[in-house]
Amino acid sequence: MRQDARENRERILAAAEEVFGAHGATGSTEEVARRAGVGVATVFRHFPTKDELVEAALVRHFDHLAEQARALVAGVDPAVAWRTLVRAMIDTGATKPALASVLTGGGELPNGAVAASNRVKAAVGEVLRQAQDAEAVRPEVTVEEVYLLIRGLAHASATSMARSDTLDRAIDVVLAGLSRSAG
Amino acid sequence: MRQDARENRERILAAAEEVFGAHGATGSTEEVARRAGVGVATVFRHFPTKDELVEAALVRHFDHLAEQARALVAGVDPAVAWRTLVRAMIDTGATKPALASVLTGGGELPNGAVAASNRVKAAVGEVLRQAQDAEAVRPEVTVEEVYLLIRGLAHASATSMARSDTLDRAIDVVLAGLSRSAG
Amino acid sequence: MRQDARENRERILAAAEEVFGAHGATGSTEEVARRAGVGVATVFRHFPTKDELVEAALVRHFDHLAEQARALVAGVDPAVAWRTLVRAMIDTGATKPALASVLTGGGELPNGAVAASNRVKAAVGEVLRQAQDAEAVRPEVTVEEVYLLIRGLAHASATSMARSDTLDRAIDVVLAGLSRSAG
Amino acid sequence: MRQDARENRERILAAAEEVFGAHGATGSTEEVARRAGVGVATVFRHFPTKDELVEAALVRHFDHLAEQARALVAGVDPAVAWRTLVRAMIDTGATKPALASVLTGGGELPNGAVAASNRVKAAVGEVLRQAQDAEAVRPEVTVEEVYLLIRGLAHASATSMARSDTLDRAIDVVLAGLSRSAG
DNA sequence: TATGAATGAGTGTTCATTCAT
DNA sequence: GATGAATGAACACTCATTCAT
Repeated sequence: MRQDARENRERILAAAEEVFGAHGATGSTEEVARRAGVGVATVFRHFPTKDELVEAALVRHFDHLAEQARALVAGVDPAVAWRTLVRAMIDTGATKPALASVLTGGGELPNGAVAASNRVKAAVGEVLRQAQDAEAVRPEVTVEEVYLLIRGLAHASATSMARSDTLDRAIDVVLAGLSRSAG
Repeated sequence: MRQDARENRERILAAAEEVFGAHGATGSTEEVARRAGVGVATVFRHFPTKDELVEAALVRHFDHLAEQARALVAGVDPAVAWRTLVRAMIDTGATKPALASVLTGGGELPNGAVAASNRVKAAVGEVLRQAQDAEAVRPEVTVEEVYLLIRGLAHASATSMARSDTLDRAIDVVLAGLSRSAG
Repeated sequence: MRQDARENRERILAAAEEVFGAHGATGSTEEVARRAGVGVATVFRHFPTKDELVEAALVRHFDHLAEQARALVAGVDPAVAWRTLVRAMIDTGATKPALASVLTGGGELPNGAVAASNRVKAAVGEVLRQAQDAEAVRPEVTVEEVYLLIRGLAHASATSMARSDTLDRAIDVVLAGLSRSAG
Repeated sequence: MRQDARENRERILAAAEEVFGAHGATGSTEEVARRAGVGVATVFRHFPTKDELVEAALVRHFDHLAEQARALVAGVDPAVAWRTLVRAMIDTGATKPALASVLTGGGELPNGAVAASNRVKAAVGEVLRQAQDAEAVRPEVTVEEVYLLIRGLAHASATSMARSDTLDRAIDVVLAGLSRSAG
């Protein structure tokens, strides 16, 4: 039975990521339940509150991102890894337009999500440091602003109907701004 | 009573900008009414649909931005004007986290808001062109990507609790990426 | 100014007959005002309550019917007059599907309308008596049941999508049932 | 809980028949809920739309009528069955003045109700045919006009405060008009 | 006096959350 | 432990009626 529960939990989270990613906090719990193939009450057994459900979906989302980043660290040439990561995060974020801003009515991310977000930030920091060591990114740049820029572009590209080459150029601007030869 | 009606319309729009700015489209019409000090029905007399109300609030918001931009065009040194505008737009947008993305979930802006948005884009384009003429911004940059970057940073800075110097540095990165000496 | 007021009253009543005739009590006072080319408040000045407005529209409707009946009395051959009247009332009523049942939620007609309705009944009685004198209708028939039958058919024909020959045959049944040779 | 739900559905339908029968489509869903002893949302769970609720109530009403008619077919002497049916339908209809015409304002019955209405018509047709075979009703009479007459009288008797003997006489007129010996 | 504007109570409908099975 | 049903508190929107001009 523990097995079933865990499977359910996963299915619910996946459904939540889809639903909240697509419709924002407007997405209904019932829709999540339907898409997960369980009853509403089951969702509430796992996540006693809608907010907690959203938070968990956020955490999951962030954890995926962090994993991506860590994979890149180990793999390729630092400069390439850097560009790849930035692109990937923006594109990934763009698929879940509303996920990132879903609970921001009150201001901050929910507690659990902050931690996960920090884990992403840390992983991004890894890639960034490698790129800086390879002199592909200016040394005084910190993860903080990079993270801000990425989140911004992800959101903007998700919520605007901008043509993809506009997004490309915007990303280039940011990469140029970060790169060694700038400023 | 034409007078009163006009005053009410203004009060309602201001309230709407606050409410939708803070809570996004989730904000309730009733909340708008309450904050404007009128009954709900009055809001609906002025804006027969919630969507129309949000659209009007967006237009108002955009018009304020356009005005700011136009004021800058006439005033100061192009390079300074440019930096000031970018900063101002991000800061202004940051106060109304959700306003700019409020209706873009399903796709595009409502018709009326598109026009207003274009007016902003045009005004920003003006400032941009001046800056390019003054060789403060690379000539191949277009308003499109600038716009995307600004929207992104405005949103990101609004939804994260980033310290203000992080935002400053992010803006510097973007400005550097746009500037003559970059890339 | 009395002139204007009277004209307005008439216009309002005509509009009310149209609106309530078409949509029943569901028709809004504002719609009546719009169709009459006056403001809502003017409607309420003339008829302080929606119910009073509907009542007045009913009275007007009934008065038209009574007039029709009286005209027939004076004009043609009693048997013909009789058939003509029955047909006319059903057809007229059919144009205003909902007028007759508009206020019957509580049961009876409003007071003022009862009087008007009785005036119709009286006029119909005239025609009926003539037809009975001409031996076209059985002598024991009273206005009461005739009136009931007419109202019923008018309503039924108005609210059903029955083909017109079905209505014709239904009327023939009633006329046959009322006629000398029956039963 | 399937049990409870079914019971609730029944209670809701019964309440709807009462409410819409008495006040027409004007009757509020909330009133139905109150009379059924459930919350509004429960009503909406069973009938996702007010129209669907009204339709279901209509169907139920029609099905009761059809059942009555079918019972008569099997039971008694055709001529008696015929008179009994006509009386019964008018009386039954009279209790729910507005039910039959509730959605016909704009045109036709909703799809589901049309089918049920046809079932009634068919059952009435059965009784009619028997009566015609027994030579108690003229052979050229069709269900269509009978139906129209019945609906008309039911409505008229419901919305007027006619004394019951007036209704009796009106019914006699109709029966006479339909009978063999007539005109 | 006639008007357009304002309003509060109500309508249909949805949704996060809780219960009975 | 999981479910479908139930619910109350919202929400968008309407309308009869009143008020300020």
